[in-house]
Amino acid sequence: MYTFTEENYLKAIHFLSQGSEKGATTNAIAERLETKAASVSDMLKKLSDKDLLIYKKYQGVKLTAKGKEIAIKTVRKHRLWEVFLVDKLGFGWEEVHEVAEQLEHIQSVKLTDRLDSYLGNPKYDPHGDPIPDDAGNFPKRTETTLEECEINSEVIIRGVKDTSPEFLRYLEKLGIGLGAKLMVEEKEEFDGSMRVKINSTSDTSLSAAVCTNLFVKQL
Amino acid sequence: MYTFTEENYLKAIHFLSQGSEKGATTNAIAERLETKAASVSDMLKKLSDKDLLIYKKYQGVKLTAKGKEIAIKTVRKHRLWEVFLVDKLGFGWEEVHEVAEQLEHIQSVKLTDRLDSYLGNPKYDPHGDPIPDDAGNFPKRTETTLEECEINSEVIIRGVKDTSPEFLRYLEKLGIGLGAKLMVEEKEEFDGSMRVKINSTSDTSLSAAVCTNLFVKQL
DNA sequence: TTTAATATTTAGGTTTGCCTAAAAAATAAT
DNA sequence: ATTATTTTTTAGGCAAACCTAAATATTAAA
Ligand SMILES: [Mn+2]
Ligand SMILES: [Mn+2]
Ligand SMILES: [Mn+2]
Ligand SMILES: [Mn+2]
Repeated sequence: MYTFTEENYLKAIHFLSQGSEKGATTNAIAERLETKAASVSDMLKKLSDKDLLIYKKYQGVKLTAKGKEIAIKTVRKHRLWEVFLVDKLGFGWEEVHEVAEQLEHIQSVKLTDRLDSYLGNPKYDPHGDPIPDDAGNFPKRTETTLEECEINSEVIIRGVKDTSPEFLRYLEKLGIGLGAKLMVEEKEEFDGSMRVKINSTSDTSLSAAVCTNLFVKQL
Repeated sequence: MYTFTEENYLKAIHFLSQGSEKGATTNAIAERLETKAASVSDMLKKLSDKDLLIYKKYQGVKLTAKGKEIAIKTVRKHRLWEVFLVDKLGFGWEEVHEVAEQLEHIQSVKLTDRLDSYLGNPKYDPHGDPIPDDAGNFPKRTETTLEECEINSEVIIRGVKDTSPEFLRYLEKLGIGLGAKLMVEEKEEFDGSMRVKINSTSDTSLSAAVCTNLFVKQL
C-alpha cells in the first residue's frame, strides 16, 4: 500500500510533531531521515497530493488523520518487533532498533495482531516507549526526566529518550536498565551532573547528557 | 547489501536452474517474477556486472557461487519465517508464503540464526521443503510424486510441489496435510486420476493435477 | 528599514526497476 | 534451404527517490 520511504517520512513527521503545534519543518525532517532538504520538499509535495499531510510552502507540515494513522501503525509494528527481538530472541535493547526499522514495514495486519497477542499484548517496548493498540490508542508518556528530580528523591527508570546504541551500551555498563531504582544524592550546579545510588548499591556520577535522557517515575 | 529485487531474481534463477543444466531462460524468469522479458534482460546485465551470474546473450543464465549463496540464504530466511508463522503464530500453511516473501529480505544474520535456534533448527518448512542451514547446506528432495506410485502402495505425504493457496486449501479440505497416510487403491489410465484412502478413513479420487503435485515417501 | 543569514524551494540530473514497441537472433516448420 | 514463429535484446521512456547548485522566502541583525 505505502512504500518504506513514505512510511518513514510519516513516522518522522509524527515524531517531530509531538508537542509542537507548528508541525514539522523541512530541515528537521531532513536531519531525522538523514537526507537533504531538497529531497524532503519533493516528498512533501507527493505526500500532500496523497492527502497524507497538509503542506503549504514555507510553512511546516502536519499529518492528516490518514497520515497519522499510518504513522502510528508503523510505530506499533516497530515496537512490537522490538519486544519480539528482546523477549523471544534474546537481543540486547541496543541492537533492536536497526532491525525493527526493517521489520516495521512488513505488510500484514494478521501478522501484527498475532504477534501482539503472541507477545502477551505488551504495553511498552524495550526502551519504555508505549505501544499503540490495534486501534492506534496509546498513552502519552509522563515526561519526567531524571534531571528534574530533587535531591533525596527515589525514582524508577521507565524509559530512555535517546535510544542510540552508544547511550544504551553506556547505561548497560552503569547497570541502569528499565526498572532500575535510583536515589538522587547530589546535584552539581556547575555542570548539571547528578550523584546517584543505583539499585541501592553502586554510587555513580551521571552527566547532564545522561540525566536529560532518562525518563523516571517518582516513588 | 542487496535489494529486494536482486534477491528475488537470484532466488527465481536458483529455482529455475534446479535440475536443468542449461540454466534459466529470460522468459521463464519473467513469468516467475511476473514481469516482462525486456525488464529481465535489463536486470541480467546488471547482475552479471556484479558477478552474481553468468550471462551470454541469447544463452540462459547460471548463478555464480556468490549468486547461489545469496539465493540460498534468501531461501533459508523464507522457509524459517514460514515455520515461525505456522508454529508460533498459528498461521495456516496456505497463508504464509506471501508474508514470507517480505520477511525473507530482512537483513540481519543474527536475526536469522537466532530465529533458527528459537524454532528448534527445523529441517523442513510447512510445505515440506528443506531449510538450508547457516552454511547453505540442505538435502536434495527425494522427488517421488504420488503419481509415480503403484497400486496398493502406502505412502506418507512429505511435501507439495505447488504451494499456491488454492491448492493448499483444497488439500486441507480433503484432509491431506504433511504426514498424512495415503493408500493407493486404483489408478485410472484415462485421466491419470487415482483413488486413495486418506488416513485409513475417507475414500477419495484425486485428479492427476493433484497427484503430480504431492511429494510422498513409500512405506 | 535595509541588510545579512538561514530556511526552503526549484531546476536539472542520476540510479533503479519497470514498461511498450521495434529490431535482431534463434528455433521450428515447410 | 527458405520461411515463419518464437525468444530475446535494444531503444526510448516513465516514476520513485535521491542528489547538487541556484533561486527565492523568511527570519534575524544592524
Ligand atoms: Mn526503535
Ligand atoms: Mn524502541
Ligand atoms: Mn513460500
Ligand atoms: Mn514454503
